[in-house]
Amino acid sequence: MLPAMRLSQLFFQTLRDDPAEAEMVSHRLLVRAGYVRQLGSGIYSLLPLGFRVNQRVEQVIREEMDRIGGQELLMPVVHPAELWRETGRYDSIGPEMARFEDRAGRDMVLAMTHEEVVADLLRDIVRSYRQLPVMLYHFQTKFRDEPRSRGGLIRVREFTMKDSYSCDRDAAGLDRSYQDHYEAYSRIFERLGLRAVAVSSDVGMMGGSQAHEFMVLNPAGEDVLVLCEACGYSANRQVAPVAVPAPAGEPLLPVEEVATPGAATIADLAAFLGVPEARTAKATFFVADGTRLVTAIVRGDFEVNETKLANVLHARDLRPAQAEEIAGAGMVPGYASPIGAHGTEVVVDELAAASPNLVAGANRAGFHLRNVNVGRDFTPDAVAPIASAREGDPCPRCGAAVVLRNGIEVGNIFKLGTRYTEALGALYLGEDGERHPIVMGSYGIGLGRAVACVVEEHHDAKGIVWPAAVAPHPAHLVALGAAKDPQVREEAERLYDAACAAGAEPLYDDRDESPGVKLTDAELLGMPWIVTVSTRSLAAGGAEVTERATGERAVRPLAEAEALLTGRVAAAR
RNA sequence: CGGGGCGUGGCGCAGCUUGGUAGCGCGCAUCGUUCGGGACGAUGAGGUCGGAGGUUCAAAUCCUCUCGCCCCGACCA
Repeated sequence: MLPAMRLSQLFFQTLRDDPAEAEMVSHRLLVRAGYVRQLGSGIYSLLPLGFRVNQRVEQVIREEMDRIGGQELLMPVVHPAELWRETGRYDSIGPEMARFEDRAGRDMVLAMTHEEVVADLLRDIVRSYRQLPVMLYHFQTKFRDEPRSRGGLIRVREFTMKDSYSCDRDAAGLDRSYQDHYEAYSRIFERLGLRAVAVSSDVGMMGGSQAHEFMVLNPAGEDVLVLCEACGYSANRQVAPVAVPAPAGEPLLPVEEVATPGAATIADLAAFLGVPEARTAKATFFVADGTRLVTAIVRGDFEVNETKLANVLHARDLRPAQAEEIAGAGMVPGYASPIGAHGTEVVVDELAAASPNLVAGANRAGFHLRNVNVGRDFTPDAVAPIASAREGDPCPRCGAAVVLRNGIEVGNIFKLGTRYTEALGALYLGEDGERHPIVMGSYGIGLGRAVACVVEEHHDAKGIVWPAAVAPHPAHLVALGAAKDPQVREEAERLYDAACAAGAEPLYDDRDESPGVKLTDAELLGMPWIVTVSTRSLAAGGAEVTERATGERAVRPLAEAEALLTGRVAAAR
């Protein structure tokens, strides 16, 4: 149980003005109301109130993890680099992993995640199929030296994550564990008051075969989701297929060079030639893994999706090429052509490849080629789906028009498979007498980010409006004018003591502040119920009870107010 | 890492263009008056003007370097 607390004792400070650096509402409110304080870029302290919210969130997650059979443990933040070398990630992960040497000169790392440690524990402890399946989880600090933190708690460098790891005998077991997590996550986010949608996602640095991200829709979200309101299809745009049909059978026409002075963009080109953008091919250039120059061709009415392209190339790193790099390969930006792409790797989008007679660059300033056809006029290194889905494109499942929305990733689930257990030799002896690698899944939820998302979704002009499940205190008792009216002090103290004695944990504003300060602070802080005791309320027969979410207020007899504060009734309406 | 912006008492800001030795609001402390919507009066504390170097008789202000933070783009819970 969280202790009750007097505001006169609480280590906090509300701010009258918005902090200058806070852009997102959640950040602004959390700082203003005294829940968090920033220490450095992407590094925050949770003040007592913020820490309580964190604990509430943690408890919700813990209950749901336990419910699907999870066993809580605690793994360290500091790992020997050797462990990460064994799985190859010490070298494959870039500067986002913090590294240092201990006093003996041994290489160490700060944990970004814990697959390695789990697999190490498995190789230590699991011998037989009889010990499987097992599901482990912990709440632990992660440090990821992000190139750029942003949005207050939305994207930080140090944060607490709930990460769980399923360890199964086989793929069927993994499927079950994955499904269990899917359902547990749905329950968790619902309990936290978050409307999260699960979308299929890219597997990223974790590797593995299948993944979902749980996304909270928010305009400030860093991911773009492809959603179908007709059938419920949902996917991250990084993986959502483009389901636009190619034009039906059209005879291939001969290539023809046309002068297109000044038409260096698709829009200019289409306008100049009087053709739709869909009849053009767009060439963009990337550098994969710092060395491979790649020409990516999509239809003029599409954009390249860099994640898709990186996956096709099996590239760890992909960035747009610089103009000099493009020119260095003999290409003419603005008029670049896939024909004779000068030793670059050419990847053509499926739809572009299936669309006949496109206008493409002539690789000569001021000229383009009409009627370019993939296969006939040039042979790409790969034809693959690398274009990004667009708003209004047909849903890959039902064909209805999809919508694009931004989302914040609050959780994810991955089917890892045996990548880590094979690398580390975490094998078990099966019923068949053979050794098999343990099959893993990994599942994460960022706590601070979840808290920020809750605030994003539950606030109003006056402040935070905590859902009961995560509120640091269930109710906020306010004594107004207690300094002047001893009866107010007496009744308020009595209510507080009664609540504490009953094991409830209200927040009690016993400060000698003006009514305005106390009431605005109460609204800023955002507890679900505000119980006000004042000369006026006593004269009216009790205490004023306000439901923060609805703003409904009414004077209730003191006994009812006490029942509310002690948690004996959910709502004294 | 590329682009943009900002660092001046605890918080929010002005002052910088045109150098002359730091100011406003809030907060904080003490006293008094107030007490249902961020009260009022009086008194007071608190600032190496992010840091270093330079120009100058004189630098918050001009120049150089540097550190930090925020925002926009490439990565992730």
